[in-house]
Amino acid sequence: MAKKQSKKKCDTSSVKLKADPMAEELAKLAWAIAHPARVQIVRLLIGRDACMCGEIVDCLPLAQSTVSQHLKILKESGLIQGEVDGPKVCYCVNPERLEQLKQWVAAL
Amino acid sequence: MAKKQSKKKCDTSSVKLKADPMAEELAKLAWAIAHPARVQIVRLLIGRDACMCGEIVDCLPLAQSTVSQHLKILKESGLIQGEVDGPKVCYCVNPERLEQLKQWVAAL
DNA sequence: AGATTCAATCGTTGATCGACGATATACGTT
DNA sequence: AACGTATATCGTCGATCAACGATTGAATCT
Repeated sequence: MAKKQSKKKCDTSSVKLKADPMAEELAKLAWAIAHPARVQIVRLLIGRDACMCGEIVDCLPLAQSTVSQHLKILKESGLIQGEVDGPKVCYCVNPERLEQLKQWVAAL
Repeated sequence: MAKKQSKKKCDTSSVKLKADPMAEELAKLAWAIAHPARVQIVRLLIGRDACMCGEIVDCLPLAQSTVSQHLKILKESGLIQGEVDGPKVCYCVNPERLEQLKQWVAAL
């Protein structure tokens, strides 16, 4: 016997990996760049240091609303941040967060 | 004028970022670890060097079929590989592919 | 051969993504 | 105040994810 235990839940005992905050954070950051368009946006911002939303839209073969959605996802991950500049919004990478991603991946 | 051009497609000219193979590859790898369970699996395999599927299931609070799905995704990304060993399957990380991920992220 | 064990696959369900057009909002400019 | 430009948000649609239980497939052990 000994192995009945239908998986009711994670019992957190012994070996079982439970909710690992680091795993969740890394997954979140990885998720942010888990789409080609978002990778390109991030690289674009890194290369330019800062960029208007409109320029990003012009650089991608996607509708403005779609790009806006990707920017939102990137913002939620903390990888980029945007500050309002009059009627426009200027986006730039968040260096600390990017560094965090790099370190976590490197530490794999 | 100059800005009519309803987004028909990516015209690839001038600035436009077109299908960037590197972006797609990185997105694919990032996608593989864009879920906490998969991050944990990868770390588990790195730590252990090799691991039976059953052990992985025991380490996660997920059903066997769910874990199997995650393993499939990881396998498809190339991050891990599994070889059949009798009735069991032994999984391990693919060092080259992991290195590739690390380098691409580091190169961001 | 039959039974058991381990893992993959199937089929389902609810949730989320990715894309778009259309609409709304915010800010300058005239 | 009215207009135009620049972003964000809404609503929709099809596709995919994540999870599960149930079933199948393969290989070992009686």
